[in-house]
Amino acid sequence: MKTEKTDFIPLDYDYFDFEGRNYIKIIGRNSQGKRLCVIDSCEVYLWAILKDSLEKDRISKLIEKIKKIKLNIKGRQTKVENVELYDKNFLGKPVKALKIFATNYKDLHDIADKLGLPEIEMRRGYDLGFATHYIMEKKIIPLNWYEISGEVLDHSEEFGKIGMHLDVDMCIKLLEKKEIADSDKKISFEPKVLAYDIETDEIKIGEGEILMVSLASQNFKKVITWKKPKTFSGKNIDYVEYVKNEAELLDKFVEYVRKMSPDFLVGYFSDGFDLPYLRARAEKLKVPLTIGLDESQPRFFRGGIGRGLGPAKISGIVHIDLLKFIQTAYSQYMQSETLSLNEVASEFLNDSKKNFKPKFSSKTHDHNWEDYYEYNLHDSVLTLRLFEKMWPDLLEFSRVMQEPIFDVSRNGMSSNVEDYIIHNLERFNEIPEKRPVHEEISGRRQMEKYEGAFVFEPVPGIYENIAVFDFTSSYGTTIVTYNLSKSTFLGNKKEKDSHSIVLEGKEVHFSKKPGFFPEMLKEIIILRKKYKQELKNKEDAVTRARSNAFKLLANAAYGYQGFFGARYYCREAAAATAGFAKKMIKEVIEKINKATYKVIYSDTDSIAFLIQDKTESKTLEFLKKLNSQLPGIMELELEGFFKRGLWVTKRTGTIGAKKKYALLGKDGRLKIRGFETVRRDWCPLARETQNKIIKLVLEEGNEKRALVYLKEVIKKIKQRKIDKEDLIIKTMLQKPLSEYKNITPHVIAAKKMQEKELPITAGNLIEYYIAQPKDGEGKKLVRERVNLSDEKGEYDIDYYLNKQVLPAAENIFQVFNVNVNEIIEGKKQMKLGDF
DNA sequence: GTGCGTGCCCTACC
DNA sequence: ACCGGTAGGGCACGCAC
Repeated sequence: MKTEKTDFIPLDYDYFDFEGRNYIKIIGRNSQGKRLCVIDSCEVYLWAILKDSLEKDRISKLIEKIKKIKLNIKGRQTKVENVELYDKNFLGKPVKALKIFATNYKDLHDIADKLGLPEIEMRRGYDLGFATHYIMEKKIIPLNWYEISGEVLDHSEEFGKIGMHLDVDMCIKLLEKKEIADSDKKISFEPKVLAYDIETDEIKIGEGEILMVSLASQNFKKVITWKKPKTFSGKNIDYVEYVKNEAELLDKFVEYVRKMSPDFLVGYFSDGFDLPYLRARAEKLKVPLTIGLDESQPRFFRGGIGRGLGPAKISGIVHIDLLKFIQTAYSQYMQSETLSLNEVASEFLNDSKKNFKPKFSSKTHDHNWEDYYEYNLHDSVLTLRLFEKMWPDLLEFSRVMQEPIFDVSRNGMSSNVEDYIIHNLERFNEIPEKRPVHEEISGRRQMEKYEGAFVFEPVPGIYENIAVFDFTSSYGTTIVTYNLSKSTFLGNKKEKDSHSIVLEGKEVHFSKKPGFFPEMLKEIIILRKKYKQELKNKEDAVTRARSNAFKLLANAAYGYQGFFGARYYCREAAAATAGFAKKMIKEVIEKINKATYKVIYSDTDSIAFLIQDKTESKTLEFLKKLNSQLPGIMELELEGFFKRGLWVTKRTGTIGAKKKYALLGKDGRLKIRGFETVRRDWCPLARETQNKIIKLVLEEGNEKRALVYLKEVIKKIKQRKIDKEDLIIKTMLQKPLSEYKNITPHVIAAKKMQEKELPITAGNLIEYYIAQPKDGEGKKLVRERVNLSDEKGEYDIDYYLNKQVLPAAENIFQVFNVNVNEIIEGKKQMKLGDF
């Protein structure tokens, strides 16, 4: 037996069965850049939580009984291997629990079914998945460095000769491992990355042909294609490799992926397009897509209902669909309105290159293939650069959640919160709660909504010298401060020093004894603070990513407890979080007013107020004083001091509009919230006009120049001098077309697209404009005037004036008692009161 | 049939 | 498959005339 010692960083986890047992197969690298496969196993078990006050004798008998359980599952014989008694916690309460060992993880379900015994209260811990169970058991955490030693299997017959059939530098059976402390500081890891992108002549999966595939890696760029131009322009296209036909293209793709042998194969929407397309064409043309390290083909998992295709896994190579990760980790903080590769790349990479992808049409004969190659390659290059940019975040997400990158890159934030909890339960001696079953989920979904945040009704106007205070991680710190969670919820039973709040007319209580959920959240918030502080001293991409991961976790914890799919769902905890936070912010508003400031606005966790006769430093002192009076870990911070601020009325009536304001910072920066300016379902013309008006009004302190500007815009509209692209309205299709009850303009636009055989699915951004009806057409409804963005036609002057630009400008001028309708002719329906 | 008010659907934002 | 609050466009529908 040959043994080896090496350092090792795990990247991908998979498992297989051999002689009835489960083995984990970890693919990773060592610091020499060698690719390793590590085979290991771990104990497999589930928990049976015993009923209270069972006598010792009865427990012993029960253990003997369970030990005798034998199963015959589809001809496979298996049995309970051992049973041990432990003192554990479940939802914070001490319990006696049996640890029931089995041979194979897949049998746990069937064993649990056999445990419907009177002595057993609950069965838990058999729905985690083997990889998660393994990581919990052996603490071999993704993307951490380990010193390992094991038996070399490269020429071994063991495990069905796995060592001989796997394209790795070394395959070993793990014997010992030790974590290398602070390893990320000592050993850096630079992954081998290959980005890819395909071009096809038909967008529906597999229904057209793949025309070309591009590949991009650090020092490698390639376009494989079977489409040649008739004449060459002389442009340098030496990255292009020609093949005979589509089948050869697929062969070449496989060949290059195998040759490059990347750690990560990265695409953009590749779970939903590129990889399934490649599979469909490979099946059709009978070309095996053997890109796995064991020469297996990609495996496709089922997607959820209405959410398209599921993830696509390649054995030994981590397949990443960057779009998924961007959606969960970045999109809420991004400016981009669509998550198209070009827009996202231009935001993250400052790639200003205008990237018009040439539209392929099978009817076009003299196609400019050379341009097409270039665009195809560019998409892979962008994907590669985006991956490099996001790599620190992927790395830290994986380390913090302790789940493989393949999973964390696809999970939503609720799964991330849950993974973090699951992998930290052992410190609390906690048995994991089960995932809710179908009936529980539907029951939870039918629950009434609970009362949420407080929003202050502003008095419309323009204000000067404004300060804004924010609660840092408001809901997170509330959960920690008041110990709000499923395991600390007492219902209507009071305890000594318990936290009480009235929800829906009933008083409920939460224990004072810290629960594991708030405790974990407290650690998360403290760690976030620590890394943020470290960042202030020294900027570092990995620290930034870590800080960001903890911030996102802290922010998602509240939503998690109110989420119907959560293991640790607790509607009362979620409702109490909103309730306590609401009480707290109202108290602070009172205090600010008592200190002779004047609060003008507040929403959820922020308060804007006039500093009046006071100085900024005095206001900061006041902030300190406020903080000293806040309970627990709750904390207020200064968001900023602002020169001016604007609040407007609602469209209907004279009361102030909530969630709509604009602030001009001392540094000249504008902070605009809620206005049409920031809404993508308004046309760029209306948005830009409003933005300019807000800017002028805030900078000048009056409306005069803004009015001049507005008049110019109106003139241009009437003279049809506005570009079509400034009139496009973008609206997201939120569900399948057939489910719409109201036929709105964007539904009509989507139907038009469908008629053109463009595949329309939920999540598509529908782009359209409103066209001028011809005389006598009598098209009254907006939806009767919808044109697709590339459809020819004149724009509807009346619509863009009276339904877009003027409504966006109107209530800003109203603040200055200027009625734009009186001043500007062209608003057709003048009301009697206007004369 | 047209005009108008109201309720509800729907999206996107905080 | 993260929560609730809010604005506001637009359609559906009932009613008056």
